[in-house]
Amino acid sequence: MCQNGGMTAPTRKKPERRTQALTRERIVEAAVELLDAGGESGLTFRTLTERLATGPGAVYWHVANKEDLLGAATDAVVAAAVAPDSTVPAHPADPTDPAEPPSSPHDRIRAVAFGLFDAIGEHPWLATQLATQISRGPGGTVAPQIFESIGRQVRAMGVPEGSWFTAASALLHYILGAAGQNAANSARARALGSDANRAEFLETASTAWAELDPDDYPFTRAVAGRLRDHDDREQFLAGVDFVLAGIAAVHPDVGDGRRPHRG
Amino acid sequence: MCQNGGMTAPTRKKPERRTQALTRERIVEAAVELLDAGGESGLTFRTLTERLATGPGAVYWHVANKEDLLGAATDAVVAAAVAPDSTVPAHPADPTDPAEPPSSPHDRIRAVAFGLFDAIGEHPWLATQLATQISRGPGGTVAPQIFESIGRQVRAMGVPEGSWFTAASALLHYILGAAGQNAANSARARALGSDANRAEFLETASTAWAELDPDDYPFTRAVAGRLRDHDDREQFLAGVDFVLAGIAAVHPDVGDGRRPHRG
DNA sequence: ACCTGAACACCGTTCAAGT
DNA sequence: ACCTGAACACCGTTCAAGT
Repeated sequence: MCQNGGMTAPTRKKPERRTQALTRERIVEAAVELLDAGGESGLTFRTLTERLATGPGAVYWHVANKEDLLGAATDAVVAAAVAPDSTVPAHPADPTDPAEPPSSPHDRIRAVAFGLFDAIGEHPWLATQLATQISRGPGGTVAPQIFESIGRQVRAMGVPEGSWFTAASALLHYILGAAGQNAANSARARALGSDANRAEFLETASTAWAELDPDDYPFTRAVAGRLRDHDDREQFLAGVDFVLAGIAAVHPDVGDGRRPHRG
Repeated sequence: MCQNGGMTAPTRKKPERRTQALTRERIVEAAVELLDAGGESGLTFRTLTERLATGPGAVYWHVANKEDLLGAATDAVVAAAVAPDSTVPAHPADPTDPAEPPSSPHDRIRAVAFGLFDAIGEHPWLATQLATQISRGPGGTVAPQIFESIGRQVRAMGVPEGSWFTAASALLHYILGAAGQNAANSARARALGSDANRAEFLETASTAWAELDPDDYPFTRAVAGRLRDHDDREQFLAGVDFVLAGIAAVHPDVGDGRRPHRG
């Protein structure tokens, strides 16, 4: 009812004068928070300087421009996601193998994949930013970071050296494509709030597919039901396993390392 | 030397009053041209209205806002790319099988994949836009369009119905991820002009990878040479074949349809 | 119904000036 | 060396007014 509570709180309208010195790290940290809270449009130099209690010139002393800032934010989040000790995800990667730490190269690739998958789920703006940053070319560090953590496992799998680049690239591309697309659902699920609303969202999407033109979209209509029932993480893992099985099929020395598949 | 040539040309500084009526199609067409010419930042309401010889209000009569306009541009380009008769690409999909029209489901999936791959190569802004549009959710038509053209071939491959959704999703995700990442190189290659410059660009990127920290990036350094030598389309095709082979490995009824692989 | 174009709020970025 | 904050050019969008 009353807009400002009658509490005896101190009368600070703006956050009181910043005590910490401004550093690039603090700026990037604030940028990530703003991106998480408000998406890409939630980060402007106005919102950023307000949160940091400073002016634009101060920020420009530490970062070159907004592109640089977005790149640094992406780098920071990706680094945390693919860091070795973060690849044991909070929720277990798959239900068939709940608690034990990943041990085989296949499992570690799955862990890296889920690390990125979850990072994009938690920071939906990452999906677009990864595409942008990676398409920026060899200057950036984000592509090598991901590539390295995948590639080490490709090597450990026993893929012949002549195919390292091809196999690691294929895995990287699948992971980025799938995780990016799933950022969709995560973002919307969160925007909609509860898990119940998420189910309702999938219901809506599924219905939309089911109502497509029967002549133009027979296949999409036929799988509309699956869209409603599917589990994002399970689908994602199945795709990773397709690529891994494909690598094994092309390179017979590589054990296929597949999980027991039902059916 | 002289800024405006001494020709007897008519004194039209601005393109003379538009003769065609303004339609949504013409607006989208102009938007695509501006995006192709100048990338994402090349399309503004100022550049657009200048090219169309009109004002912003006129454009807003036909499109809801910039997001709507970008979505329509993406839709138009994707529709052209996955149209059935455009899936016989201008340059042959792969050297081992040059001229004959695609006939097997595997070949048609490869054709759809190359259709998108080439579209992103020709319209690099598509990479980011596809991520954005697809993450917009079930409202859009771009995801169903691609999904449908892939899914029909998945069905034709003999994948059991219970796995249609999983298999088509995996293919879609790989294709979007790989094509998106490759937009990078295409955009830069074009920015750099000639093919000679493209080779030079790959040389630079390869060198950058080779100079990464040996402790942090041993794998990436090891494959730096491959980055220089690799062929984008060949890599892309190898990844599609990994996914197809993986699908075949998981579903034994499906013929693997693989090309002869050397090695 | 379709178009015009001035006006508005907001954005990223700069820079002379301070400490 | 680091920060301030007014100012600038430009952006997407609106809307009263025209035809």
